[in-house]
Amino acid sequence: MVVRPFPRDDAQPGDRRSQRSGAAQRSVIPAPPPYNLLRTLSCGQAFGWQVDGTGAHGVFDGRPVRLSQRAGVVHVEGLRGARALHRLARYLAADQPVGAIERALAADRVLARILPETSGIAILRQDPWECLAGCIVSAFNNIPKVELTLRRLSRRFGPPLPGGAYGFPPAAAVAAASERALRACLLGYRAPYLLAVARRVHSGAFPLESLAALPYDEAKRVLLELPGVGEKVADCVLLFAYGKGEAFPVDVWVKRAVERWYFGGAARTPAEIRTFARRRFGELAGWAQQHLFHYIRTRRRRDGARAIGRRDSDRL
DNA sequence: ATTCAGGTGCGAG
DNA sequence: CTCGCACCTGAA
Repeated sequence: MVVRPFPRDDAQPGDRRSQRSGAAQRSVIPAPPPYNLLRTLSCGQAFGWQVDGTGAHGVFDGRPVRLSQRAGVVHVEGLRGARALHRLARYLAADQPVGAIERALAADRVLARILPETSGIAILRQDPWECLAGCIVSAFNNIPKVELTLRRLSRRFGPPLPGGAYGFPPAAAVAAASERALRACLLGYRAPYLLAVARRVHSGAFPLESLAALPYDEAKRVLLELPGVGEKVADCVLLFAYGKGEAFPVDVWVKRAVERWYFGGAARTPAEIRTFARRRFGELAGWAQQHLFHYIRTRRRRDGARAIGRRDSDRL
């Protein structure tokens, strides 16, 4: 599975050209409410989707695709074949019982307040290698630079695709690269990490596929053996690629959110927060994390100029 | 200029 | 085992 951004063409969504050219390849994926495509793609679990007002575009399965959501379905343009469409449907996780999950989460007072603003987030089913690589790059980094780095990696080591885009480089391609070439993609000190991980994955010494069958704790222990993979990255991969719902990735944002809204603003270590989340949310911890993360990162825009206030700890 | 950004690996107590 | 610290790099 390959998801990378591609240069936007000048056809606006809904104009005649895009409709004409896309008509033969247009298809739909069932997506019952409250599934929210754009929220799911832009809430931070996947890099490489460019979201605009009406949809999102990226690369999937080696093809530039455009996605948009209408009543109960996701429209897909640019994908050929039933199998490819099936893979995309699985990736987008529109079949996930999002409504039931959110009803369960709403038993939590904090989430009950947040959910009206964040409803519809599904946990994608990403390709393990691509997810792992992206998460390693994202460590102690900022989103724009992460995306720039992943774009450079694709351009330099990924397969060229029709339309001038590039697919995400397979582990083999990264494994064959030099650390110097990787650093040129702005990886910085993460370059040796990614290189070592790519080599272990490509050589078969680290069988990514086998993690799927392991329970959360065991799979995590295995992932933590990889260089550049700590608690947070491991949880991200377990959640976003393997669907392990117990995973609760604790980054600075989620740490702030939990401290503020569950501990009255008192400091807690990431380990304490993980323990708390797992006890409180169980197998739905991952979804809870996404709602907290998405809410604390976007509320500034929705609430206007005034940022997060002190009284939040009381009110939420 | 200084600080921050979706952490991790290290060495020291 | 917990704690403190350095770390590529670009943008504000």
